[in-house]
Amino acid sequence: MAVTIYDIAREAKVGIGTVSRVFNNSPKVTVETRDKVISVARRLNYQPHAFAQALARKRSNTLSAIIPFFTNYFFIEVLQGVQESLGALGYDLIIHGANSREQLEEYLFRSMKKGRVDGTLIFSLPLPDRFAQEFAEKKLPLVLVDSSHPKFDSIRVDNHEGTRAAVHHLISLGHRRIGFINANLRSIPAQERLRAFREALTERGITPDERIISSSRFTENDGFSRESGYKDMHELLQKGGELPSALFVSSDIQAVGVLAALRERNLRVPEDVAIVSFDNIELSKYFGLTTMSQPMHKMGEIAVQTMLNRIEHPDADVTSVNFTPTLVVRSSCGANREYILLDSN
Amino acid sequence: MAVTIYDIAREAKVGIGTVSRVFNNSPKVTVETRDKVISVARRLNYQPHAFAQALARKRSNTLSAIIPFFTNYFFIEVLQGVQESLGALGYDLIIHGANSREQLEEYLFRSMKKGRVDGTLIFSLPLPDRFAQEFAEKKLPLVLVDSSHPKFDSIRVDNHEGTRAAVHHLISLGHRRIGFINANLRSIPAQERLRAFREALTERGITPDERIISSSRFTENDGFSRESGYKDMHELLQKGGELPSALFVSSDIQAVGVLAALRERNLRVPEDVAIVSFDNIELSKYFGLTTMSQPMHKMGEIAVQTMLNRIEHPDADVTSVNFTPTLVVRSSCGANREYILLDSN
DNA sequence: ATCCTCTATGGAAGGGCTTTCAGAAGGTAG
DNA sequence: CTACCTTCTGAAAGCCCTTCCATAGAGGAT
Repeated sequence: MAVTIYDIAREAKVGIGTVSRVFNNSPKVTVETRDKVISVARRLNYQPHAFAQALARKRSNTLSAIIPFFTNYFFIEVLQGVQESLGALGYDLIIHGANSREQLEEYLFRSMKKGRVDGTLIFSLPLPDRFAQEFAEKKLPLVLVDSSHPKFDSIRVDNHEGTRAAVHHLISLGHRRIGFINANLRSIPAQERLRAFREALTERGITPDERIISSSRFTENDGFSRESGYKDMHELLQKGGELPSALFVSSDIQAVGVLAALRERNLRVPEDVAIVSFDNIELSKYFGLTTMSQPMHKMGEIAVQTMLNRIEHPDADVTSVNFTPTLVVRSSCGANREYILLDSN
Repeated sequence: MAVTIYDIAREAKVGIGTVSRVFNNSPKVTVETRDKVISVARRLNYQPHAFAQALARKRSNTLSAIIPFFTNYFFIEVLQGVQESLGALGYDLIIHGANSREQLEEYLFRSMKKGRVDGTLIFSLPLPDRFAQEFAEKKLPLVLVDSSHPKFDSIRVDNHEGTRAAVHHLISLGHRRIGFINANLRSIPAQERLRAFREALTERGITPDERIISSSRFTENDGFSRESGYKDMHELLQKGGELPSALFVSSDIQAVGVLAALRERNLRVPEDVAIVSFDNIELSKYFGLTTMSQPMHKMGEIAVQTMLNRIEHPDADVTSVNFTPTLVVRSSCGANREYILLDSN
């Protein structure tokens, strides 16, 4: 039914090996033979069978990506970078949204299925030990994005430096009483940002006030959500006590919720409370958020590059690329009058 | 190197056929044999080779989805529905972001590669004729989401009814002078919404005023972007003339831009201008947008179901599922005081 | 005891490709 | 004219699985 290299070989009166060589651009085929094969192939409307190729080549030209939350803008933007680079190279990308630890394991397991994918990208998720061991043993290419493990390549964001820059920016604007609306501490970035936050204050001679430091109880999206920011801000306001004059918020999406909560209390941004957040997702522009920008698209590209290197050189040393977020000044911190402030309530 | 069914057969002293049957849950294997095989397989840490299975089964358990714009929230939410349903069924999803017609064709071409995927989902993109013909001829399963073609199954949104409901809602609130900020007319939904907009007014005895109807010149994302809404709103205001008292906007993301433009002109929403938009993406909640809700997640699930049916029954009649959007009343239309208005400038 | 039925099993064939290997054909040098 | 290369080519082997077919053996019926 389907047309195969055998059909072409017969029609073109050549061997199947020659047909295969033509399609693989082998140099050792004369121009005439090549032309003959190509013209027959075109006439018969031949399409190589991807799985047969993969089986014979022991290579699938497919990668999988496991992301924790499908609708998190950060992942979407990184993924876009990944897909664009990959698409151009003729690779395919399988996407797995893992909403729980079981799902993560299920998908990791599936990725290990021999031959299914040439490599796996894991986003922001801690790699369970048994899988770490298995992937390492079998030398299955694995690249971690926004996460890390000593045995595997990683693309990381320097949460420490990013947080410091944000906090120091606020300090440089004259703020001394700075609060922190953090995501859930079960997330590694949230842990790192909290530690860095305290240090950033301390090193400038400011004692962190635990009453205005809040780590989210929310578990959905590890607290990286608007609801989380909104509720946590309200709770912080509820407590009474002297308000912070500025806030560092661990993600833009939370900051959107924070803006809403502040507005409900008739507090103005940046006049009453200045805000700096983290990520620089597309959304943050709409709200005029000053934020620490992560080059998400770029991270995707680098992840692909790292992965391809790893596939080529399975025994190369483990690499780790670190991106230091850069400050994007908009209006929510009060330092940029030109930028229009969008505020949400 | 890798362990295959041959290894297992040898170790368990059975035939390869039996091993295969065990893994495919064939009933004609005695419990003892099955146990023996399973225990050996576990000991050797056996994993079936996906491509060999696909080759032998002539079935890959993989679908591809082609989406026009990776960062469009609408697609992301539908995709989430698709991936979740699929993941649970053991299917994999390959995602292709097509930013141009060439890319669309390239990806369609890739999806046709024999055996690569069991079916293809196309989102919001018109299917080029030559591909329509080829997919139909070869009976390659194809499902269109937010798009349609007489020869293929489709999951559609009733733009006509949705638009009518939106406009009639505004009319019921007393508005008579209603404008329209539309996306680029090269997009089918934009065309449908424009036609329905005019009809909805006419049927209530209102003559559409072309001066306050704007279809975007922007081509990026077919004009479904914040920038597009922002600029088009500004242009409309620039023109002078009597302002509309209400606006229908063809997507939430454009509405965000519209809000910003209005705020810059010190026009209040909903007092000076009421707004109803379309989509009900997550974002719209943050802005208090009254909008026509499309059940995106559900659409994804239905798309998967339709696809699986099509795979099972290649010759079944073409189906078309229609979703009628429902009105979600928040504050931007002025009808809901309880809902907090978030506004953007 | 004999024949038949039925079930569980082993193994070959087949799926479509890549790659290796041996050999044909053509060219060069002696 | 022979010997030896060099290139190009055809075909077999291999990738790992599913499935079909034939058969062995158990059990039932006579």
